[in-house]
Amino acid sequence: MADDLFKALADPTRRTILDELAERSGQTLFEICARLSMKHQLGISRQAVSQHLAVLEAAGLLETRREGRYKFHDLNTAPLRQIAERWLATDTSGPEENTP
Amino acid sequence: MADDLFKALADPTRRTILDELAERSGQTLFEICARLSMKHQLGISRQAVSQHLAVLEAAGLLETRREGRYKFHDLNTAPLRQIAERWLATDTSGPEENTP
DNA sequence: AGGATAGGCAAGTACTCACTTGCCTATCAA
DNA sequence: TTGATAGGCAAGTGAGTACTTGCCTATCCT
Repeated sequence: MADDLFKALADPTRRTILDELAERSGQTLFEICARLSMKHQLGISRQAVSQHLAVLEAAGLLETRREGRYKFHDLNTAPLRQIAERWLATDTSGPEENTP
Repeated sequence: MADDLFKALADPTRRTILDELAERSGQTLFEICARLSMKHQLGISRQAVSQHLAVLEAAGLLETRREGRYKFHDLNTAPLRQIAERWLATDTSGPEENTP
């Protein structure tokens, strides 16, 4: 669950893809490939990007919609909100306190 | 830079360590080992935990202070705040927009 | 001093994962 | 229908990494 989210964010290429989708949501695979190559000098194959997109979608950071032969990728930032909260306000429960 | 942070968070054991330190900051290596073994049934060696702590410290999520033969580990949640912000409010700068 | 406790260093192993290569399917334009 | 475009599936490779094992140093207690 959360494991997919953190592992998706662990790769720098995937974070760059999120950057691009944050700037312009709803891009196709080929558009993303072009941007990674142009703006970020990432010499990466189309298949690699496709696999990254699959990981991001499995993490819930991405939603896709198909139209004809195009598949558009939309950013979903909802899963990101719970990340920091996990350790920031952690006075949720006070279990045993054993002083050694 | 941010790479260390995300890679540190990618491992479930390290996230559990952060959970334990959020609940009780300033634990020693052996205390953390005991907690992982007791509360989380993690059959993990002391060296493995030590290496995890080194990764967390390199990511800035941990600060350590030595007192005699004890080394205490304190949680630092500061690096976590910038994570979500990267993609949530990303109207920071509007670069070129090329419609394909 | 001697033993016990707390931690560190370094090499080896096994497994994950990012990426490539090759081929296949589906939609659209001529 | 033919060719071009957009995307998918699957196996193979190489590098990174989580974990172990073995040994070593430093501090405390009696």
